[in-house]
Amino acid sequence: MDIGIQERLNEFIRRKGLRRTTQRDIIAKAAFSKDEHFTAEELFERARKLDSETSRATVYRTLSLLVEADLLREIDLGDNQTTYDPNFLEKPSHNHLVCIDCGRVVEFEDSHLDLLNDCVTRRLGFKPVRQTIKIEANCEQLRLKGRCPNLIATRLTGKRLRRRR
Amino acid sequence: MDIGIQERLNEFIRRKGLRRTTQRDIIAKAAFSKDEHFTAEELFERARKLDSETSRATVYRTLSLLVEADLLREIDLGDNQTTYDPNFLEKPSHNHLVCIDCGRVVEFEDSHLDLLNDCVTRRLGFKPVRQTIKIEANCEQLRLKGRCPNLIATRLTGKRLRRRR
DNA sequence: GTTATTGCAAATGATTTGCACAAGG
DNA sequence: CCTTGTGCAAATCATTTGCAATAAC
Repeated sequence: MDIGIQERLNEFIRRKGLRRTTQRDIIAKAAFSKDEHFTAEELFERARKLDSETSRATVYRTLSLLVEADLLREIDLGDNQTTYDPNFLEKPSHNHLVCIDCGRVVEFEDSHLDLLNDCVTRRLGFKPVRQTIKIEANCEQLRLKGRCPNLIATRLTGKRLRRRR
Repeated sequence: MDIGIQERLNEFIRRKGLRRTTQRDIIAKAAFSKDEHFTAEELFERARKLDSETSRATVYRTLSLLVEADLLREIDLGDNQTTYDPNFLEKPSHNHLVCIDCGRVVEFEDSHLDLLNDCVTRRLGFKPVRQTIKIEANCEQLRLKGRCPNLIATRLTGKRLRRRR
């Protein structure tokens, strides 16, 4: 886990007049133990490995806290549950491409895109706060070779596959 | 309602070997009676005015059909229910700006943005299928004048306010 | 006549909440 | 201590589904 997460969380907790607790530390640790996206349920399972007493309710409550502290970001992958992205501290303005073929999620950054978005927003009379781009796409390699492997593995993070109902 | 919706729906239904029914006609009519975004529940209410027998289940089932037929598009406005957008036929690649202050939704189009997104996608080795941009922003007028009126009313559609739980 | 469709009520699944007990400062 | 945090189970809320009755073709 990035040095600083725990500090930032503590600072946020202090500022809000809340209390630092074992559970919050454990859940934060679990959340930032990998750079993969996760759901509340997945985090619950990870946290349970660190402390088998952990309750789902506390995981949900701590997730809200982490989002409010801007340490975690909620993203919508099109399945019907909230996915959490722990990589915004490292890449503050990245976006997501979802492979329609296998559900794999690719994170990407593009400053031109950010800039253009900013311009459009201002032109409409608003002050940009946050932009979310989700691109759904087919894998070209799949089309050409009949497979959708991890061709761009080095650029891949957030390896979650989309779950269908 | 745009002339052509009903035709497109019928064509889609025929092609899939389904049946044209009174309920589907009514629900489609209700869905495209305005250019505003709506939720399943709101559509249910509209449809009930046309036929008080209409059931929620049929509304949900017909919504899936309309989305599959690409007549309607699902969008995520950050409340926890699916919002449906009937304006993609007219503006096939528009995006959404959500005012953080009042929840108002502004639709906008920008070909530069589309083009850039396409480039990024191809660079990553994918074939673009659909892109979704959601911009969250503050109203400049609100900041300057203390109010967030419908300043850009002519560009406004989808007038739904965000509902909080 | 078959088979798809509908309405209803019950089921589902993610997330939230009430409450009694435990822990932080 | 006094208040906030936690675990548990029950409650919520949007959406889906099973089923018997009904309507397309």
